[in-house]
Amino acid sequence: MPELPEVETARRGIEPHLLGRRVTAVTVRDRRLRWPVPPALKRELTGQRITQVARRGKYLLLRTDSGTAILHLGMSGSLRVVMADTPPGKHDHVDLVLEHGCALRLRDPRRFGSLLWTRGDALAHALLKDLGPEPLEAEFDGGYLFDLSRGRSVAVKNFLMDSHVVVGVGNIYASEALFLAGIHPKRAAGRVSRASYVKLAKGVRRVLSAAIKAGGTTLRDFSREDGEPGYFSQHLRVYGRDGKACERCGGRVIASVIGQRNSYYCPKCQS
DNA sequence: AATCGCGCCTGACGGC
DNA sequence: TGCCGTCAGGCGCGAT
Repeated sequence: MPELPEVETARRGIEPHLLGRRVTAVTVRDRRLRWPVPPALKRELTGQRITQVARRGKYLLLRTDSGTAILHLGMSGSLRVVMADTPPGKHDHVDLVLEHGCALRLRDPRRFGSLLWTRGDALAHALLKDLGPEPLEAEFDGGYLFDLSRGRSVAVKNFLMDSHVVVGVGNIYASEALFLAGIHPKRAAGRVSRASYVKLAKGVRRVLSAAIKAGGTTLRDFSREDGEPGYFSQHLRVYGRDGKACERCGGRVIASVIGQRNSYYCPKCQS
């Protein structure tokens, strides 16, 4: 469930605890994440100093001089910084124990997340090398979406959620951004105008920025017990509001499954 | 090459 | 109270 804003907030939360610190031990209680946590993680990360806490899409990258831990929170993953001797809970699968007695603790009840290790350039890793641009960087704009979508028959909502197109736009924020842009989520991506894509790119930026801001002001202290995942309580205009009044026109917000995902939109405002 | 649909997993929730 | 079915959800991957 964490979308990009939640991952970015997690990154900012853990960074001060990790940066420059040495990993003194890696405790893997359950390696059965989306892919098994590789033995190389413990073997090669132990003893290394964390030189950077970066993010690419929804992946967190813990860089060291010898390699990078690639972390994805999946749907239910969360991170907390705890005292290393804090008893682990049922779903606390991995600890990265840090010098000075703290540990970065990964909890993931549904185990959709992943924790991998790579020696080389993490951005060249198979999971990262073909990712689309970051939605909050300049490369991502209406013209980019327009050009890439020509000839594509896939629904624009699925197009927007394709991490090869742009990273970090999940189900909730896709619905919200399409509403802001006035685009019907089922419209073929190749049949959306340039002007609409300009609005869509702005909409994506707006909802993601607002969520990051909300995360920053929610005062989540990653060294305590409240590192739980969850969407920030930003105002959602259509998501989950099926049957309720559209805030723009007063009509009814609709829910409909698109590409196996529930989607929410106002049929009057979005075409 | 583009698109579709599956499966992973468990907590929450609704119905009986 | 408890049991059971359903849903949610990111995303890589195999099939078409």
